[in-house]
Amino acid sequence: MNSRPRLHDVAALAGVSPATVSRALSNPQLVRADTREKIQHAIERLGYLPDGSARALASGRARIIGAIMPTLDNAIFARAVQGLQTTLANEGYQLLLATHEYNPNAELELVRALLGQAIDGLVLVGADHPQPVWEMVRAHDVRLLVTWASHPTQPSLAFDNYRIGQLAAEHLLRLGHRQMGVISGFFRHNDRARARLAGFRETLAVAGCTLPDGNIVEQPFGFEGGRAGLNQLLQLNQRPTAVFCGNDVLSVGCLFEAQALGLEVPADLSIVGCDNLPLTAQVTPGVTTVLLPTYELGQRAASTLLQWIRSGQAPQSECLPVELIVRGTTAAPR
Amino acid sequence: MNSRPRLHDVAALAGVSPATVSRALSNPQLVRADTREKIQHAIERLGYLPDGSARALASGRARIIGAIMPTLDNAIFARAVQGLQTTLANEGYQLLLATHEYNPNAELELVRALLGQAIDGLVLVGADHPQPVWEMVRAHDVRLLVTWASHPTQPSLAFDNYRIGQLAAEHLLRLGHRQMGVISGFFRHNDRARARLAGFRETLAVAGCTLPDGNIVEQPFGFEGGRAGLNQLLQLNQRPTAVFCGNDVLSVGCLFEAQALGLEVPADLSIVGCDNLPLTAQVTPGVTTVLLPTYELGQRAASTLLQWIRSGQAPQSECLPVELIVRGTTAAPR
DNA sequence: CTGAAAGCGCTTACAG
DNA sequence: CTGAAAGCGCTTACAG
Repeated sequence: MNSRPRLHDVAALAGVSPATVSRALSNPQLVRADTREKIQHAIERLGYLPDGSARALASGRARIIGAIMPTLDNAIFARAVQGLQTTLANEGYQLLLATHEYNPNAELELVRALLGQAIDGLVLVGADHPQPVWEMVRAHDVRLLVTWASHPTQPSLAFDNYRIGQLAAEHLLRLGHRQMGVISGFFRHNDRARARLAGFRETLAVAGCTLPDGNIVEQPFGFEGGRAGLNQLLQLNQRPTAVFCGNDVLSVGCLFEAQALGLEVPADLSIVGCDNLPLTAQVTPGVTTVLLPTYELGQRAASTLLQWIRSGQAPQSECLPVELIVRGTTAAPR
Repeated sequence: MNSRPRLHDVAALAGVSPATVSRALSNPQLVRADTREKIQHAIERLGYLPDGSARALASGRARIIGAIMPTLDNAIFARAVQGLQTTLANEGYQLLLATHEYNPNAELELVRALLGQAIDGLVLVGADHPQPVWEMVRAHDVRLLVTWASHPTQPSLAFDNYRIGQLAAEHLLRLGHRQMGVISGFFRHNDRARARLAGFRETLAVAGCTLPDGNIVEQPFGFEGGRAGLNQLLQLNQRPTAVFCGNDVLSVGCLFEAQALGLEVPADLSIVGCDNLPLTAQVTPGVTTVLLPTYELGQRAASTLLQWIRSGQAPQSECLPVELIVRGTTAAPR
């Protein structure tokens, strides 16, 4: 009905040209203070808000960043999204968000869809993506920031996933464990999970402790996955005395199942998780885990992309520090 | 560097006019099949993807829906976002997402920011928003869908929050409880929390059971809030035998604290929550709660908005059913 | 410091 | 069924 006011309405009311209003909005220092004031008045008077698509089309900047996450069901990604969005909003940018639930085809479709929308940058999780993703990104010359894992050539903001496995292994070796198991999400299409396992396994190997394939179980992320994973490990001839879980939803599920089975934690079983979910500090006993600063990763991703956009210079890749948080499961094996 | 191909490049390669390519993309049935095929070829050959902002500007449709949620820290909102985004993506729409962490000024700024981006519709949680929000929405003639709570005039997709409190009260009364407490998030700027309390309190009143103001405590959402809330309630002269928590993060926190204090649940204390977080089924004993179909709400919100956009007809408001899930805390008071 | 004008890349009546 | 042309609402060299 009442169509919203346009730039030229503001210009008319302020008695200046549209060009000047436009400058007052995007490059205020180019406009005399008193002119700016008249314009500001008119803008408030009319409740003017610039049209995003016109702006984007004319300037080549949409002021939108796209992000494709695996899921929001894990609080860890939700936190990263919040860090990303909050930082972007502070700089006048908005976040176009989608999730693919660990389905690479869905991810590919989403990349295509987001590139169809005008975005100034794209955040992806992991370095493990279908080939067409890389091709489209190159062809459309979009600024792509890989997060969570590092990438040899693409700018990335990573956690050292190998180190995560290493920290878990070192901790459990230090406690005297020699029989261990791993419960992980699916390795396929998940470079983070693979790197964590490698770090865990190779650190054990260096200590002369081998981790047989049978001691590694894959489960869907979720409490039930942790529960089912533990039950699988308990079938082994040599029951593990310690379990490393690929994330904290699995580790807490594993803990719940251990308790349901009447196992004493940590006396019968030590559990190490990853992510430092708030829940790991609430359960009894607490779960030892590796803290990933995901909110910070989101913030850094935002500022890195914004600087890339502004400077035109591709940023350096970085790796954020992770930290072992010891809680509860600190006993030696019986 | 290599600027992406444009509509006219496709047209040239296919040997047709830009107008025809445009039609083949947005209104295929207006274009002859063989022409369409030539165009399709050219599109794939060039890897053409329409420019979102140009499309939006020319057509008046951005194919973007904005959503402003309180937070993603609560899985309940994360679920709703996923339902929303997935359904939108299936229809070629994308989601512009922001969160305000229960800060009404932040929310207002975000509404302004999203209206500045071209969006075809806006999803808000609750009916309780700063006045300028309503004014801007009206002035910019944007399709606003209120969710989670109902609104007298604006199209809304609600849960019956009053009924949630009522279900909790009926359940606890049925078990024989007469001394009850409430742990809620802050009531200010949260119509859902107020309605749940009202439903709880008034249902008790009808049964001749009054809930003194002192038995109602406000806490920040989070496990710690649930813990602190229980400790507050335990200070009362008349200790409550049952607690209704405004959501499941509070209810699980309350359960953890009760157990840490050596209270037997449910013998010493019954707990009813709200949301049906997966965690409530994992803890021992399980937490009785009220299931809100939030993923479904997200899906419905998406399809409702899309239909509104397509038909031009404002949709009917609706209320999604909620359901009591009884778990664990089913004992009568000692 | 400000304005007139061209242009961003599409869509969509209007003709034919 | 297809094309030529105008227009969506901004931004930004280019003049002055």
